[in-house]
Amino acid sequence: MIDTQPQPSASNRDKVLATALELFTRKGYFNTSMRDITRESGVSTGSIYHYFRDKEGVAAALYQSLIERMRGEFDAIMARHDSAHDQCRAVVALLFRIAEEEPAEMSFMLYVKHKEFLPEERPVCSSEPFEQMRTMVRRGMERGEIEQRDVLVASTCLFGGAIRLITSSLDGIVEQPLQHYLDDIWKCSWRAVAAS
Amino acid sequence: MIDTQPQPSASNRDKVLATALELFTRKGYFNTSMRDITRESGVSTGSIYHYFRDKEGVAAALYQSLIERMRGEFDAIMARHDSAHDQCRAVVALLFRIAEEEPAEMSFMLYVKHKEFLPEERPVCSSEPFEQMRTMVRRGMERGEIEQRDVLVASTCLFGGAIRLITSSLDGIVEQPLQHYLDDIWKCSWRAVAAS
DNA sequence: TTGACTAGAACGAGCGTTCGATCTATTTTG
DNA sequence: CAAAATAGATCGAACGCTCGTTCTAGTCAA
Repeated sequence: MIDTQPQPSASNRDKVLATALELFTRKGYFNTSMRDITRESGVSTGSIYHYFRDKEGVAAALYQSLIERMRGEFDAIMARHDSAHDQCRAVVALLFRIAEEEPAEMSFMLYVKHKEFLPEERPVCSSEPFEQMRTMVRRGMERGEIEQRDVLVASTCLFGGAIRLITSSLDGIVEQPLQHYLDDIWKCSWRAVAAS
Repeated sequence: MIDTQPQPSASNRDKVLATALELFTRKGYFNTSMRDITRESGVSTGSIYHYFRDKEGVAAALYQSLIERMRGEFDAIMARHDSAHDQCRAVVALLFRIAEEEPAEMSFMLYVKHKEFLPEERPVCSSEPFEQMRTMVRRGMERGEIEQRDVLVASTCLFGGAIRLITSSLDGIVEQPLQHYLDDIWKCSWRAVAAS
């Protein structure tokens, strides 16, 4: 009987989350007031505080749901592909796609300084999705696909270019859609770490 | 007769800038109040507003001086080395050194979301120092050192790994001092873009 | 004496949050 | 089964506090 609906009356709660995501990424967390969220979402102050402890609680819920979503996507990628090469490439392709289709989500996940308003949270790059990326690289080394070296260095080199291109794109300094660069940047990135 | 001192009575002005840099990077711009700066710097509110138009003005002065400093350092590097390889490697080494020795400076330059409190400013990655980095890469292509491709892609790949390692280090998830990784990460990064 | 500099109290605006009222749907009771 | 009770959800006015900034008065070197 439980769980027929994901949340009881999830509608308003979701409206708040969607509005907060949009405002937090567009204007920044501190430049967004609870009144802004009230106005844009059409949900009253009282209702917001019914669903969330405080403003930080809104951001935390947003952050958690995005991390969890990525965790799921990365799990699927790891199940779908065997080689580290294919897994890592799929990760980059996925990140590019999300950055194009849902820039706010990508922005909040990758680009926002969570530490400033979520002091409890660990930094993104030590979150589980980033752990998964390092795991893929570690497996690649064990399988002989990737040259042996410090896993952090290899992961950073393999994904660093792509991630920086995404943040550049979110900054609006990239002319073409990200997809356009995918093959090229993957070729570079893989060559950086591939076993000779 | 001008410029015997960089600023008239630079002492208090500099105290404010140094304190602001420390607080902005440690707690974030919005979590730092003018009272915090007053207290930590020992300079009164009136004095701060004598030197700076407003809080944003403090951040802008900080940002400008850091950008200018990098511009100078990169100019020196370009003058000192001929090959793109040596220039770019020197840039990475410099960035690592600054990140180690002056983490607050590096943090404010590379990691802080200026857009949220300096809406006039262009994003860092379209600032002059980043332009200079792309110029080095472009020259490398002309000289045949670096494989021909989109300059943005090549720059991103060449410097992306190092820059991400720096931000990881600022997040505290890197165990060794950055210098320890320099040779390794440069080897990867250069291999990613070098002409075959 | 002047003008750059310092000082810190005071101000008004805007913030995050609280609170009591009201509405709605579900459950309990006689 | 109807009525009463309960709990969940919604609302927005109001509160208290902190913030960035202003202002007036005072200091001191030239």
